[in-house]
Formats: sequence, structure tokens, C-alpha cells
Amino acid sequence: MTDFLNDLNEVQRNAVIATTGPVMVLAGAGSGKTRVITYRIAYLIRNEGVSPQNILALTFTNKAAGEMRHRVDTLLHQGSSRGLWIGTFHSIFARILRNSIDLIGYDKNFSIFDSEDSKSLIRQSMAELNISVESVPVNTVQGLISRAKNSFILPSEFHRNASDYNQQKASQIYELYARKLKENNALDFDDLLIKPLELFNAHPEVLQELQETFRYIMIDEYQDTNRAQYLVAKMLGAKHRNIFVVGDDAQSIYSWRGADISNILNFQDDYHDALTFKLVENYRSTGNILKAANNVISCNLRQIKKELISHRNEGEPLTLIEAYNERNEAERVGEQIRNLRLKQGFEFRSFAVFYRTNAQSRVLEDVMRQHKIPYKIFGSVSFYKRKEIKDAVAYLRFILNDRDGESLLRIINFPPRKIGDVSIAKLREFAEDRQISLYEAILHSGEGGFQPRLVNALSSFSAVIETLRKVAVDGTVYEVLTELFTLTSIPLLLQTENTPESLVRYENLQELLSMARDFSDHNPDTGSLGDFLENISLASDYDETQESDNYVSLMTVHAAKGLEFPVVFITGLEERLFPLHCYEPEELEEERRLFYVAMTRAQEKIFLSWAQSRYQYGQQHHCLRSMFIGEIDASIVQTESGNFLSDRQAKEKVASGFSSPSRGYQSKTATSSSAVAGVLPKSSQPAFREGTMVHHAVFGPGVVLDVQGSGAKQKVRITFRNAGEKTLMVQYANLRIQQ
DNA sequence: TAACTGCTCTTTTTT
DNA sequence: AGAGCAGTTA
Repeated sequence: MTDFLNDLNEVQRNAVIATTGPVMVLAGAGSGKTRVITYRIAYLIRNEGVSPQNILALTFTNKAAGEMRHRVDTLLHQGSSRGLWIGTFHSIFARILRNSIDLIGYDKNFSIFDSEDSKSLIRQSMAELNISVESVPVNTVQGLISRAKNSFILPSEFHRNASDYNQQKASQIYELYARKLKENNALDFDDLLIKPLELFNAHPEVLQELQETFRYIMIDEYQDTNRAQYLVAKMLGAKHRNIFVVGDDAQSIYSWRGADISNILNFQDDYHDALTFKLVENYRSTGNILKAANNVISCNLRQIKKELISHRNEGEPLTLIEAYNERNEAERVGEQIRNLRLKQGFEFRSFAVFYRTNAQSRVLEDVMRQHKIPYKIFGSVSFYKRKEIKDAVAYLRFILNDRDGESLLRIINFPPRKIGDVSIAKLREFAEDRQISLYEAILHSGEGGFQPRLVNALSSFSAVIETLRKVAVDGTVYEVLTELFTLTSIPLLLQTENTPESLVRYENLQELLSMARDFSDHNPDTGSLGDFLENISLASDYDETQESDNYVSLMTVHAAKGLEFPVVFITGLEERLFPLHCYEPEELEEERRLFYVAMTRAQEKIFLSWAQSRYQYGQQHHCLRSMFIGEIDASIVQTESGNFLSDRQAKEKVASGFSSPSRGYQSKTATSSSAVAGVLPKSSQPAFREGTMVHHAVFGPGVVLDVQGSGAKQKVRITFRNAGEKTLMVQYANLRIQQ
């Protein structure tokens, strides 16, 4: 019965069998973290006779949850994972809320608003409060509100503590936005995490029941939990105290989303009797890869010290690709992939190309297509975020929850029914007069004194909705969707439009339909429309992987967490791109952890690439090599032609004196203008100091922030009144000093 | 009401 | 460079 424990090393095994009381496992990259959790679940079920219904495992992605479930099934026997509570924080909490949210004044059929819906609602709130989008950007507001929610700060408290203008405005908007969400009977992503707390506080009996249920709680990627997640987990585990958390502070990359690294750093303060295990034996990567990763992460100050120990041979050095521009970078990545496949027998699925921002995927995609390399981009425009899908889904959402105003606005005039903004405004007024919802206003539009044409349009709309509702009562999701497509002729319209885009959209709707059919087959019981929608709302493109397909994976580094590939390309290693922004030292440390995550995904080979110039927001920029590259021991990094960096650096040092990598980029405009304008004679180059007022031919007036280097290599960082912050080579910038 | 046009802003990363 | 938006026109 304990045979499967032999697959584990001693520390792993000890962690698995320590089933009682709080346990923390610090698991370095590739040290068998998922293995420990899954074996522990299997051990609980098989050796300790725990019923699956009493085990809760929380993950951050659906993919991780799916994989865990799959592995438990493999470990025991098919179907063993039935009844297990395995899922993302968001989906498990949504499930809890579906059961009892009526206790805190929501309808159980609540809608889940994605960030687009939520942004639109924030925009509405701002309009009502007469706060212009120019004064405070919607994105900023959304970020502030989200952060507040995740820290479990209520509007009133946020308002009290608002220190600057943006926060003050955001706190006002937060209040109205929260009210509007409730009016819509909707929860945003953050609500899914914080509403359980509200529920538990108001109704302790709900909490008690759940505490009884969840005798064993396991949390993956604990370093990425935010305050709300931390609190709920703590409450749920308070009775049995069998809390088992796994994480790696070195892989904490979500602080921008409110993740609080101190949750893991302070675990032992919360649970004094906690057992701690450290997994540092790495089975994934070669010695050189680990060495490089260790080199880099040791530059961070705030960390739990642990050096990963390799279980594999040294392997090959890392390879540096230095490209002219982003296109060249992509081409050389493609070339390497082709060569390695042909000469060393790697399959397409062995390769992953990582980048810091989604925008970088475009060129890579182009080149892959040109070179006929099969590829898949993870998380570009999610299937569910496509307009046609969102429109169709909005109908489904609205059938269940007719207070969902966002959905209503999407579908009321789609397909076009000649109900425009003006009519909607009139309808709104009518609804407000009578204190009824917008949909009720539509149902009673005959009494509103509207033009007959509008009343007709509105009643044809409500007829569609009512018909669909009837179908939904005892029909499957598939049937509802089919009826929707028949009634509205949406697919037909797209087909007759017959443009390449409309045909793609048509295909997408067919895809949705077949997903619905799939779902209906697996969930034959009626009333599963809500479940279907929940899956859709909480799903993302990052989740699906089909083992059978053979393609190169393209994704952001964030999306790569938890995955592994034989060959990894880390692209765009340039200052201000990766690391992206470094206003604060902590932010730089997070970027470094992100780079660490990227490197530790690799099993055999790592390629690091950067481009000397790159298009960013439609402008070409000169780039500087990322400081991260220099943090790796130069004796294990070679160029494509096989020269080691250590040799090259030695030569360079002799030739031109040591130059350390410095920050920033120069604008191409500045460089090229200098060719025309000429360069000041060296002797007459003015001296720049911090605070010097200057004038630039293109950027206009500005102030020097700091000066780097001297002589021909001197650079100045300048904040321009109208052009923002730039770093310029003094030699080329042709700056005039303003007295 | 809907289509068109020029304008702005974008780019962090995800559930 | 490209998407999305507001404002304008048919």
C-alpha cells in the first residue's frame, strides 16, 4: 500500500506523510512540488481512509488543478479524484458562494464580471460622479480598487486612508462601483475572493459547516496568495488545522496583483507548531542551468536562502543571441528551433519561447508562420474574450440573471434591432422613474409612451429572451445555444457577410457550440447553464494543453510558471523590457524572480536573446542589454558561434576599458537627428549636472535627472516637459543648456 | 440609427 | 503600429 511512496525522496516523503497539523513546504523550482501535493492527496485517501469530499486543494490556475486531479487519478485508479475539492481559488470560492450567497443579499444566479465588464461599470460610475477619464485613467482606478479589495479594504476604509488625488477619486468610484455590481447581481473576480469573508462574518454557521467539510486543506503556490485568499484559507482551516502550504518565495511574481510574499515568509508566526520542509533537490534542469539561476536569484536581498542542488549532469552552456532588432531576434530563434530539430532530434513541443509582454508575441508569431514552424500562443486574445463569443455568452448570462446590465447592453442591439444609445437612454429614464430594472422597463415599454417602432423592437428582443428562458428551464446548454442561434441568426449573418474575419467569427461560434455540446454530454442534468457559464468566466487560454499536438509554445513568463520544457528561449532581455520597470528596488527584485522562473523552466538548454533596437508603441528604440544577463557567470554563457562571454569580456576590457551595463534607452529620433545636426566638438561639450535645464531640438525643454559615464559615452537621463523621461547620449543629443 | 473618421492611448504580468 | 473611442456626418 505504501509502494508509491518509494517514488519520493526522503524529504518529499516526510512532507507527504505529515498529515496532521500545519505544514509548510518550501519547494524550489523543479523539486517535485506538484508531486508532493498529489502524493499527499493519494496518501490521505488510500492510507488514511480520508474521504475525497473532505480534501480541499487550492491552486492558481485551472491547468494546475486539472493536472493535480489527473495525477491523483493515475496514482490511485481512474475516478478516485471524484468528490475532491480541487480547483482555483476563484472557482472553489465561486462554488461556495453559489450555495449560500443569498444570505448576503445576492441571487444565486449571480453573474461573474470579467475585467472588461468591470471596466465598463467603472466607466459608468465615473460618468455618474462626473469624474473625467482624463483626470484619472480607468485602468488606474480599476487597479486601485482591485488592490483595495484584495487587501480586504472596504470602500469606507479606503476613503479614510486615501492619501493622494487618485486614491480619493478611486475610493468614491469604488463605493458606487460596488453598489452597481450588487444592482447587477454580479461579482467581479476580486469579489469571488472577498465575498466569502463577508459571508462567513455574517453567517458563522456557513463557515462552521465548511470547516467541518474541509478536514485537509492544501494550497499550491502559497507565495502568490493575497490577503483575501490568505484570510479565507486560514478561516476554513481553523477547526482541523490541517493546513498544508507549498511555495517558493523565489517564484513570487504576482505582487502587482496584491500577492503578499509575507504570507509565506511568516507562516510560522501564524502556526507556531508548523512543520517545515525544504525541497532543494532539482530533478529538472542541468547543472549549468541551475547554476545560472542560482547566480541570478542570489542578487536579490529579500529571500529565504536556499541553493538548488542539481541531480543531473552539468549540461551545456547557455547561449546568448544578440540580434539587430526584434525581427532578427525572432528569426534567429526560429533558426535555432529548426536546427535543433533537424540536427538533434528535438520535437516542436520541446521548445518554448518566453517574453515579458504580450505585445512581443506578434513578431515571433509572424516568423514562426513564415518558417512553417507550428506554434501556439498562450493567452493572446482569449477565445472567451472575442466579441462574438462574449455576445453569445452575454445572452446566456442574461437568461440566468436579468439584472446583469452589462450583458443586456451587449445584446439589446445585437444583432441590430435599431435600438441605439438614444433609445437606451430613454429606457433608462423610464426605469429610474418607476424604480424598476432595465429589463422590467423593456417588458413594460408599452406603458412608457415610446414610439411604436421602439416598442416593437423592444418586444421582439424580450420575446427572444423569454423563449430562450423557456428552453433553458429543462433544456441543455447546447439546446439553448442552438435556439439562440436560430432566433437571432447571428451565425447566419456572419456567414453571409462572407469576409475572412466574419468567417473566423462564424467558426468561433461553431466552436462554442461544440463546447456546449461537449459540456451537455458530460453534465446531462439540467440547470447546468450556470456551471457552463462559470467555467467560461473563470477559464483562460492558458489552461488548455493538448499533449497530442506538437507545436512550439509561445507565452509570457508569467504564464510559464509551473511548466517545463527541454529548450527554453527567453527573449527581449533588454533594460526597460526585462526588467520592465524599476522604479523601486522591490520591483526590480520581482523582475529578477520572474527571470528566475523563466530560467528554471528549462530542462536541457536555455537561449537568452536581446535586440539592439526594437519597435515600441510605434517607435523604434535603441536598446541596452538586460542587466540580468550580466548576473550569470560568464563562463557558462556562449554566443551562437560558440565564444564564451568570459573570453569576450576579457578582450573587451583590454580594448576599451570596462563598461558596465547602464539603464535606459535612447530614442532613435535623438540619434538620427544628431547625424544631421552634427556633434559638438568634444572640447566644447557643456557639463551636465543633476538639475541642469536643457533644450532638445525634438523633445523641447527638460531637466537633467542624472548623468552616467563621461567622455564619448556620457549619457544623461532627462525628464522632458512634453516628451517624458528619456536617456540620451550627450554625444548625439545636441542639447542646449538653458540659463 | 449607423457608418465613418480622426484621435488617443497603449504595454506588464492573470483569475 | 494598432485597437478602441468619441464625435461627426449620411
